[in-house]
Amino acid sequence: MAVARTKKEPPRTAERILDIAERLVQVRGFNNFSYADIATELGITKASLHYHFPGKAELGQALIARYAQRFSDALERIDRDLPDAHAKLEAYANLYAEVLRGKRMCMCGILAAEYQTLPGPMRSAVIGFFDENQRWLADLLGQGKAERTLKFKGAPEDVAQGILSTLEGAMLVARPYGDLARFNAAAGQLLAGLTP
Amino acid sequence: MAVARTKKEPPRTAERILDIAERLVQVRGFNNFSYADIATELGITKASLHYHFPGKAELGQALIARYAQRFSDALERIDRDLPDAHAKLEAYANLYAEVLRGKRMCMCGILAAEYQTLPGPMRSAVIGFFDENQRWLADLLGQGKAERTLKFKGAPEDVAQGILSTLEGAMLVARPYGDLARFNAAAGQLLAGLTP
DNA sequence: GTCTATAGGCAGATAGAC
DNA sequence: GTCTATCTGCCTATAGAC
Repeated sequence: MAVARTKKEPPRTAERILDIAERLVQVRGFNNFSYADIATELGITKASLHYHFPGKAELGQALIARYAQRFSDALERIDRDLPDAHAKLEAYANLYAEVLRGKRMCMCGILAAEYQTLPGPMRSAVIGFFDENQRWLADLLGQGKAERTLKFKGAPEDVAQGILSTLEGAMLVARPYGDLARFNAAAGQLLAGLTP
Repeated sequence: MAVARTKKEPPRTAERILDIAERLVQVRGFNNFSYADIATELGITKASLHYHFPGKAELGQALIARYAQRFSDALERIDRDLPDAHAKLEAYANLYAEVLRGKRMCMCGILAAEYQTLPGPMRSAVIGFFDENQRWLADLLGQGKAERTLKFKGAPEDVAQGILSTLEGAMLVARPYGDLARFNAAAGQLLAGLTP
C-alpha cells in the first residue's frame, strides 16, 4: 500500500513546470517558447527540467493530458450543477470566455494551428480533445432537443462540430484585438441561433 | 516613362520566394519555417534571400500584403460576378474551402494563433485583413437583408464577425482531421442559419 | 533533484567576391 | 543577383558532480 505523506511537502516542481509551460503554450504556441523560458521563470536551470520531462515532446503530451483532464472535469461539473441543456451550453461557452479573459487561446486550438509541426503523440491528443468535446456537445444537443431548451436542424454531431468550430474561431479572431466583447458577440449569436 | 520589357524574362525570384514562403506559413506557421527551407526548395542560398527580403519580418509583411491583395481581388470578383447576397456568401465560404482543400490554413488565421510572437507591422496587417473581411461581410449582410436573400438578427457588424470567426474556426478544427467534410458541415450550418 | 559544463545543430543575418 | 564564408545567438539535450 501507498505510504501516506500528509506531513511532507509534496514536490510540486513538475506541476509548477506545467503551470508555466501551459501559459506559454496558450499565449505563444508550443514551438515559440523554450526550456530556457520556463527555467528562468521557475528559478532553476534548463538541465533540471529534463529530469522532470525528458524532452519537449513529453512535456507537450503532459500539458495536453492535464489540460484535457481539467476540461473534462469542468464538463462533469456543468452536467452535475446545471438544470437544463441551454444553461449548460451557456456555461460551456463561458469556459472559453474565461480562457480568453486570461489573454490565452484554447490550448488545443493553438496546437491545431501548429498541428503539422507537432510530434505524433501530441497530434493524437489534440484530436482526442476535440472528439471528446464534440461528443459531449452532441449529447447535450440531444438532451436539449428532448427537453425543448435547445433547437437545431440536422445531426447533433454536425451541430456539435459547428459549435466547437465557432467558439475556437471566435477565440482565435478575438484575441489579437484583445477584445472580449468580440468573442461574446460571436458566442451570443451562436446561442441565440440555438434558443427556441 | 517606364521602359517596356516585353522581351526580357522578368526576374520572378521574389515572387517565387513568396510562393514558397506562403505555403510554408499556411502549413507550418510563420515561426516554423526558415530561410533554409525556402533556399533549399528554390535552389539558391540563404544569403540570396536576404537580397530580396532583408529580414524575416519584411518577408512576413510582404506575404500578408500579397495575400490580402489577392483576397481583396477575389471579393471584388464575387461582387462583380454573382447576382445576390446569398450567392456571394456561398462563394465567400468557398474561398475558405479551397484554401483548406490545399491542406492549408487561412494565412491570417494561422498568424492570429501566433499573434503574440509577431513583429508589430505584421500584427497590424493581420488586424487589417480581418477588418476588411468584416467590412465586406457587413455590407453583404446589409444587401442581403434589403433584397431578402439573407436573414439575421442584430447588427450586421456583429453577424459579420460571427461569420468570419466561424469560418476561421472551422478551418482550424477541420485541418487536423484532414477532412473537408468537417469544414463543409460547419459552413453549411452557418449558411442555413442565414437563409430565409 | 538540482547543479555546471558542454555538445551539436540550426536560426537569422552580414561581408565581400564574382 | 547570387555566391562562399562566417558570425552570433539560441535551441534541445546529455554527462557527470553534488
